[in-house]
This record gives sequence, C-alpha cells and structure tokens, in this order.
Amino acid sequence: MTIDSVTDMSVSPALKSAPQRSREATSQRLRASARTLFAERGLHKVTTHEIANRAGVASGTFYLHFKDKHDLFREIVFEAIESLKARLEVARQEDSRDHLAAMRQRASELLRFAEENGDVVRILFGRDHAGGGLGADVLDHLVGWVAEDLEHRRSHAEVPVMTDPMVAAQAIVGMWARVITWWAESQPGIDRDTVLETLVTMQLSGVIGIQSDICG
Amino acid sequence: MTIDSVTDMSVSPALKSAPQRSREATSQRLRASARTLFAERGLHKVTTHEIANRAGVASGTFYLHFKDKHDLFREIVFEAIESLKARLEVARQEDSRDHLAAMRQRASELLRFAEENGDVVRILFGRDHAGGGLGADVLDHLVGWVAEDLEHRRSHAEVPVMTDPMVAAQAIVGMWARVITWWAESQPGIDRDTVLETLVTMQLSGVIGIQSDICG
Amino acid sequence: MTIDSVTDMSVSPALKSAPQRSREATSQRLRASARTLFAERGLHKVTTHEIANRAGVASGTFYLHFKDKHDLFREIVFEAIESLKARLEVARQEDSRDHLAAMRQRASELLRFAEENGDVVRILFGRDHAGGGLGADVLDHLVGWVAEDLEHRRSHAEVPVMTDPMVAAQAIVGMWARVITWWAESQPGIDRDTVLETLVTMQLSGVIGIQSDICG
Amino acid sequence: MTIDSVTDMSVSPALKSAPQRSREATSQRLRASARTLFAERGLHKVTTHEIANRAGVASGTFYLHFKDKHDLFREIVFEAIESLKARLEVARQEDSRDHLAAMRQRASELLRFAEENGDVVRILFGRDHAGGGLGADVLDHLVGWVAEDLEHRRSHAEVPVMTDPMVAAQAIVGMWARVITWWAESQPGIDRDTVLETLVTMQLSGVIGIQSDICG
DNA sequence: AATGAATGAGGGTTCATTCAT
DNA sequence: TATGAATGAACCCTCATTCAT
Repeated sequence: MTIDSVTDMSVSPALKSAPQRSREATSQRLRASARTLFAERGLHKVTTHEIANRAGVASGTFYLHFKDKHDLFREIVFEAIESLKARLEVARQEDSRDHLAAMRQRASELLRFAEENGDVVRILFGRDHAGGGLGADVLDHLVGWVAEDLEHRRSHAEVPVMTDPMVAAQAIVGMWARVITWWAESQPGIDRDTVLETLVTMQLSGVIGIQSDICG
Repeated sequence: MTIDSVTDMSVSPALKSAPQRSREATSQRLRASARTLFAERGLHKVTTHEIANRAGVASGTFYLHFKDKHDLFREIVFEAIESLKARLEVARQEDSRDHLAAMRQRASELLRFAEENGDVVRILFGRDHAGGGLGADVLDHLVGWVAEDLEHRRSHAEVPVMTDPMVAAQAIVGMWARVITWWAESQPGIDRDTVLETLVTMQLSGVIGIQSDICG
Repeated sequence: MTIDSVTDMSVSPALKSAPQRSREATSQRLRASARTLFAERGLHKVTTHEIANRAGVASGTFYLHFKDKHDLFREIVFEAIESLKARLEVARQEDSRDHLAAMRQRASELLRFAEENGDVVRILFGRDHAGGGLGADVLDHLVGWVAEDLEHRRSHAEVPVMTDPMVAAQAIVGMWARVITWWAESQPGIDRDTVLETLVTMQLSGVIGIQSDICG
Repeated sequence: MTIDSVTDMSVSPALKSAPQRSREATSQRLRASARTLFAERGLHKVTTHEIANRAGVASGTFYLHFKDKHDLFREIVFEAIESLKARLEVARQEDSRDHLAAMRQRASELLRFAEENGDVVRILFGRDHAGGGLGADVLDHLVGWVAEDLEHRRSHAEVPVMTDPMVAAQAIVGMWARVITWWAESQPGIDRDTVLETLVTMQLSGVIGIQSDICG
C-alpha cells in the first residue's frame, strides 16, 4: 500500500461529523487528482479546472479547499516532505553505533520513500516539471542536513576527511535526487538492493574520501 | 570573460554585408536578452515581449529571428550543449593513459563550462526553471556517456567493480548537475579546486567502488 | 417572424436548470450577435471581442460556448442549411404529381428561406463575405441535388432534354444564389411572386430546354 | 496565349528607357505573382511578403509599385474587367440583327473570357476567396447591362415578356458567374459548346419567358 | 458546501507597412 | 530603384479566479 492511494478516507472517521467527513473527502479527492496530474504533466501544464474535473467536483469547489493552485501544490509537496523528514529522523536515531549501517539505513529510507511516493518524486524532480522551485527547496533542506552530518563526523574525527563538507553534501544530495527520480520514473529492472549499494558506496566516499591509490 | 558576453560582434565583421551585420546584431541582442531572462525566471515566466523589450527592439522583431519562444530557448541550450560536448570530447581523447588524470580532466572541463555558461546552467537545472525538459535530456545524454565509459572500464578489467554501472552513472550525473548548478547559482567562496577534488573523489567511487573496511 | 429573432428563450424553459437556462441564453446572445456582425462584415472582419462585446459578455465567455470563431461560424451556417434542407426535402415529397407545381413549390421554399434567414444568406453569399468556403459548399450540395433531379426527369423521359444536366444544375443554382442574395440584401420593392415566377420560368428552361423558334 | 502569361514584357519595349523597362518588369512580376496567389488562396490569405517573394523582389519593393495590397488587387481585377467589358461591347455591336445569334455571341465571349482569365475568375468568384467585394461589384455592373438590355428588348416589343427584367437580369448574371467559375475551377470534361448552349437556352428564357404548356 | 457561468488580464503570434541604407 | 530589417497595432485564445445561485 502506498501513500498514493489517497482516496483512503479512514483518517479517524469516527471523530468527524457527517458534513465534515464530506468536506474532507472532497479535499482528498482534489489532492489525489492534483497529485496524479502534477506527476504527469507538471505544475504549470495542469489547470485548476482539470484538477476539479478529475476529482468530480465543480471548478469553483477547488477554491473552497485551497487558496490557489500553488497552495495545493505546496500542500502536496510539504506533506510528502514531512513524511520523508520523519523517516530520516528515525534513521538518524539509530545512527550512533555503526556508520556504515547508519548510512545504509538512511539510503534505504530514501529509496522506500521514492517507492511509496513515486508521484511526489516525479512532481519535484521529474523531467520537465519544475515544481515551482519547491524541488530545489527540498534539496536545499536535505543538503543542510547532510552537510551538518558531515561536519559532525568530521569534527568528531570519526573519519578521515578529504573533501569539503558543503560540496560533498551537494554532491550526495544531487546523486540522491537523480537516482530516485530515475528509479521512480522508469521503474527499471534493477532491484532495490543494487541501487542501495551504489548509493551507500558513493555516499560513503563523500564522507571518508578515497584515493585512487589508497588501497594499493 | 564568459560566453555570456554576447553582444560581442567580432564574428568576422568584414564578411557580412551591412544589413546582415545589423540582422546578426539584433539576433544576438535577442539571444543575450533571452539568456539572461530565462536564467532569472525560467522559460515560461518570461514573455516574448519582455525579451524583445530588453533587447531594445519591437515585439514583432522577435519573430523575424526565431520561429517562436521555444525555438529560441532550444537554440540557446543546444548551442551550450554543443560546446560542452566538444569539451568533453577533447577530454576523452586524453583519457587513455591515466584514469585518475582523465577523470580530473573531465570534471575540470565540466566546472569550466559551468563558470563560463552560468546562465545556461541556471536555465537548464536552476531552481524552478525546468527548461521544458531539455535539462533532463541533457542529463540523459550525459548518463549515456558515463554509463558507456563505466562499462568500458569494467569490461577491460581495469578496475574492480562494486556498483551497477547504470546506477553509478545516474548518481555521477546527478552529482555533477547539482554541484555545478549550486556552484553557478550561488558563486560560493569555495574555490574551484576544492570542488574539483570532491567531484573527482566521488566520481571515482562510482568507478572502482569502495568498502568501508576495504583499506584495512 | 424570422429565425433571426434568436433571443427567443421559449425552448422548453421548464426543462432546464437555472444555470443551464442562463448558459443557453448567453449562447444564444452570442449567436445572435455573431450572426448580425458576420452578415454585416463577413467572417474575418469581425473579432471575437466584438461578438462578445455586442452580446454583452466578456471576451473570454465566447470560448466557454464555442471552440473558436470558425466553430461558431460553422454552427450558424449549418443550422440554417439544415433548415433549408428540411424544407426542400418536404417540397420534394410533393413533387411526384405535377412538375410545374413541384418546381414552383421548391422555388417558393427557397424564397421563404431567404426571407427568414436574411442574415445567413448574406453571410454565405453576400458581397465580400466569402463565408470561409461554406457558401461554396452549400451551393455544391444544391448542385448535387438539382443535377440528380434533372437526371431523374431526363431518364424517365418525362421531358425533352436540350441541355447538359450538370451545366444546367450549376446554372440553376447560380441563379438561385444570386437572386436570393440580391433579394435578401436590398429588399427591393419587388414582390415575392414576381421573383418566384422568374425563378420558376428560368429553372424550367433548364429542365425542358427551349428553342427560340420552338413555338412557331 | 492567355492574359495570364503576364511576364510578357513586350509592352512597347522600345518606348521606355532602360530603368523604366526594369520598373515595368518588376511591376509585372508582382502582378503575375499576386494573380497566381490570389487565385490559389484568396485576397486575405496571401501576404504582401509572399507576393514579393514569389516575384523575386524584396518586401519593400511591393510598395514602390502599389499603394497597398488592396490596390494591387483592384488593379488586377479592373484590368480583367475592362477586357471583359471590351469584349461584350464588341458583341453588342453585332447584336442588332438576330437576337438568338446576339445572345449566343455574348455567352460565347463570356466563356472565352473565363478560359483566358481563369485566375481572375477564381479570384472574383472562386470558392472561399471573397474578392473584397469586387466580385460583387462586377456582377452588379453586369446586372446593370443585362437589365438595360432586357428593358430595351421589352420596350421594343421584340419579345413577349413574362418575367421582371431586374429579377431576370440577376438570375442571368448569377447563372453566368456560377457556371464560368465552376468551369474555370474544375475544368470538367464538358466541352465549350455544351456549356454555351445551356447558357444560351437559359438566358433566353429570361428574355422571352416560357410556359410549361406553351408549346403544347 | 457546492456549483458552474462569467470574468478579464495577459501572452503568443501575424503581417501590412515604413524607412534607413 | 531596390532592399530587408524593423515596427507595432491588433487579434486569437487561455485560464486562474470570483460570485450569484
């Protein structure tokens, strides 16, 4: 089951009164409709009419639920980002012990996120979609976290350092974004674990650095 | 000096007739104007009127030089891509001897390209711009080259292999794109060489792979 | 009473919901506005803004009702043509008995059509209007019908034949078009019956042919 | 040889100085170019650029020879009309003797005109072309002549009259226009004489009138 | 809460015409 | 006389947003 299956109305059904539940249902239908359309064609090639239409409501209804098109877009993206954040937070808690395990864990969470939120990944980073700058914001956030992490490891002298943390963070995040987008868009025959290993390996080199001749 | 300084009319001035020179000048002014505006706000937040305006010509003049907005956009991007291709081609010729040197050379060309074509980099990969899918196309091409390269090295048993070539190629290209875009957008105080070293290091790990415990 | 009086909203008012009725009214206002303007100045000298303006709605509203300017044009013309077709079909059913009566009947329907659809006649055949080729199409259709009719009469040896049916059909239709257009445009003081007699007389000569000296 | 072969520069070549002849040549090339294009696509679907282009001159040159697009259009049409007028004038002079011969003669001139001026006929009356109202003007003129003629015959009691002269004139001219246009556009396999006979026959009925039972 | 017709600013594009060379 | 680049008014059409019902 993925988050994409949005029409799921089980969000604490008993707690809401009848009209409320109806409102919520409409709202979710609009969200789902928008998510699909945005993933297909990107923010600015989708009209509010289309979103409402696909959701089975009148055009005007859209504005009873969202301030405007960008508002809905933001909501969809933020919701997903929060979910990603939560996962990574959890992963971080288990970090302390083993670096390698921690990194693998984090990369793994990322891939699971991509699997479960294919639409959002496409919306944010997909081909021509240009998520109104939000994709970039998300990546900036991630860069912040990663850079912080790298600094921390470096300052704790846990690892030898051969690269600039900021640059390495940018590189790692760029790598993530590209790989999960490709993974989400083209669902290639390549299995999760292969992708995971590659991410871990390369991410690792950002942390400890390598030298071509180091092991020789 | 960057390619961006476009009003440079030194293109064999004696070879063109008077009206031709004038036409060419206008064309270049439009290109320069568009390049700047696209870099600032992206393809679809820029109007043809604006481009013409900023170039100091009437709106209709735009269409004497370009079929439509997308045509100009494509032209700007393709021109830059060709120049990038040429650079990388040259770098590839010097590849044969030393892997490490070859990689450093290639990454270096990439950074020089970013320095000289800041506008185009921003247009293709910058924040919310989404160059109508062209950025994605460019990256796809790069992925093709890199993957091919990795396959070659692997098949020649030149290096131990620990990652899937396709995944590694995606990761490397994602890393490149993110790093040069960040580099081009925020001109940080970080010097070229630091960026270069990080790119080389991480790119390398995609080629030979590393293991956390590999070196003892 | 003519079909031109379009704002007639009596189309089963009870059957439509409130917004539907409003929509229909707007649609009819646009149609009426367009009909008038097209009749005055022809398809391509009328702007959609003007049509909307004259109908008392905003420019954009036009496109809620019609795909584009040609779409509306086509609709107006087709509607009229269908009505003409229906009339002539009816007339044809009464043909069998008396040729002369049949022809008179048909010419009469044509004139009534012209009277009731002055605008459309002007649109299709009027001075400089050139209804985007639709006028020509209509005439081609008419020619088809008439030619078929002439063939039929000829093959049934009902009449002596002295003219080529195709040429005669073209001539008859040309005559019709010109006469009803002139009649519709300049509303001359000439009464219906005079026009009718002339049409019948000349149409007849296309059917049976005449010789200058035939009657002695 | 038809009037359409316009590049014919033999217009008193010796009388003009060199530059003059050149100017005339350019002018004729523009006329020829325009004639062809107008016949193909009608007045308003042809641009001045196209006309100049096809004539092998620069766009600006157009305006050294004609005030504007309509001016050229008018010139082309008027030229043809004058030629038609001349023919009919000649035909009229031979009218006096035999009515039937006179009419045949006139119709014959009309058909010859259509043969030799296919382009102009198409321009004036062709499918969707809408010769800016000039076609209508031409027909109005013809109607004037024919009506006058009919009046004359009637007043001289040369013929029994059963139709209104104005209506008959409109009908005759409409018939002419349609038949020669069809003839010019679709060059059907029907020979001149058949067309001629039909025109004469029907035209005749406009003059003398017929009754279905008249000869019985 | 929902509807859906209406709005109208704004953008892309065309092309008759001008004018400096 | 010819050139052809430039002009800019005008037009078609889209779509985010509003509001009366």
